[in-house]
Amino acid sequence: MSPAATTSVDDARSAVLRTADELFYARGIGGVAMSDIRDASGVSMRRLYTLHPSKRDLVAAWLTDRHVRWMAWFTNAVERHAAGGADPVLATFDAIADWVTTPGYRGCAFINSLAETNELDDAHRSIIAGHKRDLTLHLAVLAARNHPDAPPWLPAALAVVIDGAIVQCTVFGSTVPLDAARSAVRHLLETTPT
Amino acid sequence: MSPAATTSVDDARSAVLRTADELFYARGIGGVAMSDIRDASGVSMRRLYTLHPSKRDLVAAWLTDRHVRWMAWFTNAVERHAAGGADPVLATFDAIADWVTTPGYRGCAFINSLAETNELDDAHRSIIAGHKRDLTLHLAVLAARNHPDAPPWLPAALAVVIDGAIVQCTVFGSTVPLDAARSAVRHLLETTPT
DNA sequence: TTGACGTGAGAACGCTTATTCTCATACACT
DNA sequence: AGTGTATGAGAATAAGCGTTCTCACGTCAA
Repeated sequence: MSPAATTSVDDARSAVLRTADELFYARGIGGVAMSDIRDASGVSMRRLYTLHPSKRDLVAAWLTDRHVRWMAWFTNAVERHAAGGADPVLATFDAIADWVTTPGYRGCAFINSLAETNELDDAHRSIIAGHKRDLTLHLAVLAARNHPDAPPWLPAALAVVIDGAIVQCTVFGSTVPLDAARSAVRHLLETTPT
Repeated sequence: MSPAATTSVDDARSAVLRTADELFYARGIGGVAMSDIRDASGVSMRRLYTLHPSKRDLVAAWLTDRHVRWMAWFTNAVERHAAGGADPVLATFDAIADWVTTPGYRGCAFINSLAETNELDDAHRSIIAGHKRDLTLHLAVLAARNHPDAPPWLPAALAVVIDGAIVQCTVFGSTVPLDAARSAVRHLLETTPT
């Protein structure tokens, strides 16, 4: 019953997603052709379209996959930076610092994709909003756990500051905006009810 | 010596820039064809390419033009909101609030364009960085004038917060992030040396 | 072995687009 | 009026791309 495939469906699926992540992130959605994904992943056109019936579907699958992987990486990196007893809320900036200094860093894939998404791509738009919603939720958990008496606007403000730092570090190719953001948040936490 | 033109060169130039602004902002660079600009501006293909020898040139001209117009609008809006005696630094958030609630708001054209710009478009990249640099500079002037003893990281932090709010208001289609950002900055200004 | 079928490789199709080219026309100057 | 030149309108060109199709091949069941 199982089809005779030179590579298994799961292998092909993960190869496509891995390639999509590399190419879409590095060049943007519009800068990558389906044939590029075929060439870089080794998955044939036929199977590519069997797995993802359109480029739009592939992009949606990529965004969904990247969301879970990025959130896993982020929560893990924050925990690691907070392991020595540092404030986990401030540790988020250390995690982001690791990211923006990575070679090939090109900003937030979700923000970038939103810029390429026109009003018709509701599926993409909701995945992107879901990513930012989940990030804000995670920040709210960190804040509630470590600064239970902080003002109610703190999580949303943290999300704003983090996104702004991600964007500005991309624009300027520098960590100066991130350092300023961290200083501001440290000041915020120090002058706020704990 | 002057050529026989049905419309003057200046009229054509400004019609092209106005149309480019409408279309590029609404649909993104990749979503607009040169023929779309011809159709919407009424400027012929020949003249379009005489004014701007390539789409890349047109995009650069658009970004440059939008930069001066946006900065003029922003400084003016901040002054207007600060006219009643409000803190000009906080008034920047009122100006941004006016903007993000405008129908057709689609985020920051420069951030969006950067997402569509690959590593080869150095001209675009430097215009975009120049825009953010000038914005940060203006914020630094506002801060120095009204909060001379504020910490040195304040202008960069303000720029981060403003960009983050612009992005998040785009993602969520809501002003909640902007309100949280304003609250955070108000708190910052109140707990910082003036 | 045979036949049915799923697959890979990549060509083909149809469409979009950046850019250039053609040609008829209208104005400037004599 | 006549001529040259710049222009507008839009067709032509050439390339890229999303998607589908062809065809030869290898695999599995009988």
